[in-house]
Amino acid sequence: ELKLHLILSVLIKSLNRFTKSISNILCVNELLLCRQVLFQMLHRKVPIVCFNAKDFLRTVLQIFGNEISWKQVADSVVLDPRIAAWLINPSDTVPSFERLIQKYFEKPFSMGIVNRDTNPHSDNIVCFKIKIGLWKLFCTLELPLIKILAVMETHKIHVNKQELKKTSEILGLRLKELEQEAHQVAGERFLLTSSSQLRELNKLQDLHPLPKIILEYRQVHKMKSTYVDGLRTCMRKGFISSTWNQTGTVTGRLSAKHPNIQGISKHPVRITKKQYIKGKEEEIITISPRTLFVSKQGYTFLAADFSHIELRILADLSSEPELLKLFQEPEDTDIFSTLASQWKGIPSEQVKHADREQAKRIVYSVVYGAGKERLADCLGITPLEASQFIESFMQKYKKVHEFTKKTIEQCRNKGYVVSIMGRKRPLPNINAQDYKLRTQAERQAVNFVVQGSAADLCKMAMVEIFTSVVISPTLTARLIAQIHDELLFEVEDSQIQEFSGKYNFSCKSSCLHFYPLSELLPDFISFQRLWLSIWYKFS
DNA sequence: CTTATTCGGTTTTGG
DNA sequence: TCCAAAACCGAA
Repeated sequence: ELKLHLILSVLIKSLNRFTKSISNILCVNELLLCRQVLFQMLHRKVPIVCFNAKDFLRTVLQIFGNEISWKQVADSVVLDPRIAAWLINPSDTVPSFERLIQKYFEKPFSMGIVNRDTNPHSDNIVCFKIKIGLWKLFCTLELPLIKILAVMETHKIHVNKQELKKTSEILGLRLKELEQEAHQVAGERFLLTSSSQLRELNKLQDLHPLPKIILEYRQVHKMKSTYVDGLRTCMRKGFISSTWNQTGTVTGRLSAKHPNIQGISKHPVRITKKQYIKGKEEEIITISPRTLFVSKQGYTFLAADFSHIELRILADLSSEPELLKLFQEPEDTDIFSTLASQWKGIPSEQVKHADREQAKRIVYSVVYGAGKERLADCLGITPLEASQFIESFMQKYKKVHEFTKKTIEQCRNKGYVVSIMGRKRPLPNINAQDYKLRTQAERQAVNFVVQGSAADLCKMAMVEIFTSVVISPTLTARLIAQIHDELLFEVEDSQIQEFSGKYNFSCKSSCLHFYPLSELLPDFISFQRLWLSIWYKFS
């Protein structure tokens, strides 16, 4: 109550016409009043300007969750100056409201005296600083996202508590076994988690059993500490819900913590569970962290993800014919698998997941300017062979190289780079004397244009689909998480068909009634084509 | 001397 | 001397 009161009083101060009528009765019954005010604000869609608006909305939902539906909150209008400041420069994080004011006000600012007579437009100062390009990004993407994240944070994901405890014990057992095994093989006791000690062992990599044991130890240890025990510490009464950070990255992507749901391992790990009681009995079990999350009774998890989004964007931005041709192929062909089969000279049916993953890493590495040493490390080949590969890549995709050169050149001139939706990243080091700093800035520039644009499109998809669910009178599907190019929903079993149908419909038509893209982008046709093509692949 | 904080290094994710 | 996140651990 106190927290809500504090938030509300700050809020009320920023809503001039509310102030006079409400200040007199504030002491009578806080909660009733709060509720009434909130109902009114949400109902009338009063624009709410609030630092950390997401936290405010989440608090509202947590306290009045029974009376205010998540769809109502999703329909509210909120503005957050912190996000505005982040759009102006994503690199400098604004730690507090006071610091934000200090940064964007000429005069020093003392907290507690928010006098509207002396600073009638104080709330809008930062907003005014956002010039036309960023303003639209702000309104069409970032502001709707505040509500989406607030709603996401108030939804609880059920985890299988018993399974969690069981796997924790199994993993703990396996770790002990591996530790003993390692000590035995090494002939001395040491810490398997110590990196400095491991570097010593690195030299002995070719001497048989140790590396294998250590690698497995690390894998199992990571699994236990982060995905199993880590998850348990995040749990509240059998549920978890991540905290989302909208301003935590420089590229425009989202990040999550407690737990970091974006970093939970996809791939299962296989461990042998030894049962000493019965003698030699052995049992191989697989543990995949993502199956520890369970949907509610009568609900199903549905996920949709883009395919090759960054590569598509790169193809579009560079207009590289060879790359564009790759995407004309039938839908079900996997680009990286194809590349892997070409690279390794094996039939595409025999390409394993690891091969595909490696091909992916190689392509992105080369595109974003990896050196021959790095690539050689990645592939396990000599630097000479690696440089030859880079050369042939550049030869085959000439326009990609042109694109990177052009991007760096523009960055040198302007001091910043821009994504497809106008998101900016200033890179002051682009003209630095220091070679290391300068080349780093160059790679960051190229990477930002592509990764930032991908983030833009992923956010567009998120807003579009979420909004279509909110508008629907029947659908109750909840957005659970965003893993960069993937959206995870929890859908009522009886609505799976409806949801999927509406979803496909929305995919194909959304670009037609979307915001005035033509004003945002110099090359609208190109963008529309990209947007359509990506929507098509988003299934 | 003990405790808290920060900083690499390594792992996972995503492209 | 590909990019950008978070978690964990050990050392400073």
